[in-house]
Amino acid sequence: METETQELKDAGLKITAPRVKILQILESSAIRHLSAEDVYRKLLTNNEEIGLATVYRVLTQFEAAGLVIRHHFEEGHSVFELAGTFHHDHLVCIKCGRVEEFSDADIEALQCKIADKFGFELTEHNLNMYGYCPKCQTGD
Amino acid sequence: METETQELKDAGLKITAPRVKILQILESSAIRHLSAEDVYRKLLTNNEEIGLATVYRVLTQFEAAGLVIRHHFEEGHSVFELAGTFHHDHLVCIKCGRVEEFSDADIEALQCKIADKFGFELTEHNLNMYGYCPKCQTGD
DNA sequence: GATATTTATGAGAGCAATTATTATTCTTCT
DNA sequence: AGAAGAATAATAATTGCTCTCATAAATATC
Repeated sequence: METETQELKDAGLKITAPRVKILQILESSAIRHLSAEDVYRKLLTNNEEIGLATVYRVLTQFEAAGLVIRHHFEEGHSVFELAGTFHHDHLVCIKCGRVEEFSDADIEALQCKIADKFGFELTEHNLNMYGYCPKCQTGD
Repeated sequence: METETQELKDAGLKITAPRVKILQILESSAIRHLSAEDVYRKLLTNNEEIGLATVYRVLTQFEAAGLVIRHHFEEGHSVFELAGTFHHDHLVCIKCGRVEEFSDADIEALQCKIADKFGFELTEHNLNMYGYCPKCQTGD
C-alpha cells in the first residue's frame, strides 16, 4: 500500500488520505472508466468520509498531474481512467455502455499527417466510435 | 428567404418564426459551430424575442431531423453545425477555438476495419484533435 | 377566408453536474 | 513538536440544460 503514496509524490502532489483512497479506487476497479459519482459511491461503500467536491478536486488534480485521463464519451459528465502507458482510442457500446480500447499506429500516423497539413501543433486527440457491441446486436 | 421554409417542410417540421430565424442564423453564420447560447445571443442582437428554452428545443429538433449535427468538443456544452453533405472530423485550436474540418478516407476505412475486428456495428464515430493552430503557436 | 384542432412557444422553476467559498484540519519543513 | 502553508468538508453558487403549463400560433377543415 505504499505504492500509491510514491505515485502521488512523483506526481508532485502531497499525500493526503483522500488522494490515496481515490487512487486506490482507480487502481483496483475492474471497470477502467469511472465517473466522479462512481468514485464517490465506491468511497461511500468503503465508509470513507470524503465529500463529492473533494472527489472532483482530486480527479482534476490527477488529470493535471497526468495520473488520469478525462474523457467525455457522452454529454453531461466526464469519466476518468488511469493514464496508461500509451495512447489508445475507444469503441463505446451505446446500449450497454461497454468500452473497448484499441490502438492503431496507422491511424495515429494519419492523424499526425493531417495535423501537419493544417499546421496544427497537436496536444491531444481522441477518436471515439459508437455503436452496438456484439452482445447488443439483437438480430436486427 | 423561402429556402428555409422549404427546408423545414422537407424535414417534417412546421414553419414557425423561431425555427426559421434559427435556421437563418445557422446558415448565415461565419462560424460553423455554434452553441445554443451563441444562437441565443445572436437572436437577442437581432431583437428577436425567442427564449433560450426554445433555442434548445429547436436545435434538438433540428438534430433529430438531420438538419444539424451536435458535437461536444469540450465538456459541459454542445455546439451545433449545419449538417453538410458528408461526414468530416475536426481539428480544434485550444487557444482561439478555431475549428478546421477535414475528411480522410484512409482513416475512415481503418476505423471500419477496427470496428469489424471487435464485432461492433458502428452508428457514429468522431475524431477530434486538439492543439494550437498556426496563428496561436507563439513560439512558446 | 374564418374557425377548429393541433402543436409550438416563452418564462421561469427545476435539475444534475460541477465549481467556488470558507472555516477547519492536515502535511510538511524546520 | 510547532509554525506555515496547503488540502479538506460542507455548503452555496454556477452552469448548461430541461420541464411545466398557460398562452399563442400554425395547419387543417369547412
